[in-house]
Amino acid sequence: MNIGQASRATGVSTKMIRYYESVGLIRPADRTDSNYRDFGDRDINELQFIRRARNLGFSVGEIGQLLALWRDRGRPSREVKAVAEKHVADLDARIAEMKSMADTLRHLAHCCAGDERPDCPILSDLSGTGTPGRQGADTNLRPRTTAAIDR
Amino acid sequence: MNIGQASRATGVSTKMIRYYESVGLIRPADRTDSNYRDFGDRDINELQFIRRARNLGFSVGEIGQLLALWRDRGRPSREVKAVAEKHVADLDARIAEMKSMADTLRHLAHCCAGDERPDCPILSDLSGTGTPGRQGADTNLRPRTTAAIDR
DNA sequence: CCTTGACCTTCCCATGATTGGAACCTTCAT
DNA sequence: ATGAAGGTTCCAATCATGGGAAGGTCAAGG
Repeated sequence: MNIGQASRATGVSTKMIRYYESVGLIRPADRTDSNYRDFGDRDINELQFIRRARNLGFSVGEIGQLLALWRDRGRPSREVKAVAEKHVADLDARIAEMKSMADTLRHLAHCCAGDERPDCPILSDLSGTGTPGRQGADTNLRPRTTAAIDR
Repeated sequence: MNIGQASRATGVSTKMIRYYESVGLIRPADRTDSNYRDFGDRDINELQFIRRARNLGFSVGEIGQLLALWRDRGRPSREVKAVAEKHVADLDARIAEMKSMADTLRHLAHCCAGDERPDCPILSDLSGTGTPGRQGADTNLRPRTTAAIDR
């Protein structure tokens, strides 16, 4: 199986397959005489594993840990669970941050007439001149870097 | 006010102030004879505006739009509201993606004994061998790039 | 046999927001 | 005058991903 076939079989782009190899997430694929990468069933399984883990938002580093545990037939499930729970906590924290931002903004937008007049509580809030009793945008919440979405 | 004072006054790092200038978000600051940047009240206000907008998760591009509207005393609040509502929709979409990931993973972790035994529904799911009736990790959801949190 | 098109290879570049550091200059207080 | 603190520019790295160039390989068909 060359890289294009492996890509189609796993839903991982050829670019990313090469990248995962370059960062050591998967071991270097075999090569044909003409220097084409040659993937076996085992590689395909690992790429599918990677894709599923990415779909759950795991970083490449975390996937490295998960792959190592997967390959280790004697791993304690405790370790896998720890990785998963830490990631869940990360996700929950980011969700909470973004929810707080969305709620604040929803409130401001709700208070904004949204017509031809220039008065705007959203801009007032951002400029610090708006109704100071409100929650305002002056929290130190910001979203956090994560990954990208499937095409 | 030099850049360090401006940074302390606004909570925007000196690095980011220079960056915002370089990308045209703020206009180039005045310079002293010794080539130090010199910020006035107006610059300070804009930097605070930017920080608040970042805290609400707006991208630099969106902040550019918001700043332009802010400077335009005759803008229709409709336009501001549109920018805000689009951003809320973006946030909500990302929240939904991440919530789906977290819920899936929470379920898997809940089903995982988390002890010394190697059997693990999390790895089973990732490897595609797990109880196929389940929601599984085979959705095409992934988080999306956003910004970072305040220091 | 040779061409064509589809595929592979490596290498470099760009993204977005942010931080870190090097090399060098300025200001201020001792 | 000397040193610390802080300014300046420029370059690099992060993370996961895609785009593209330049060149090698392969299979089908004329």
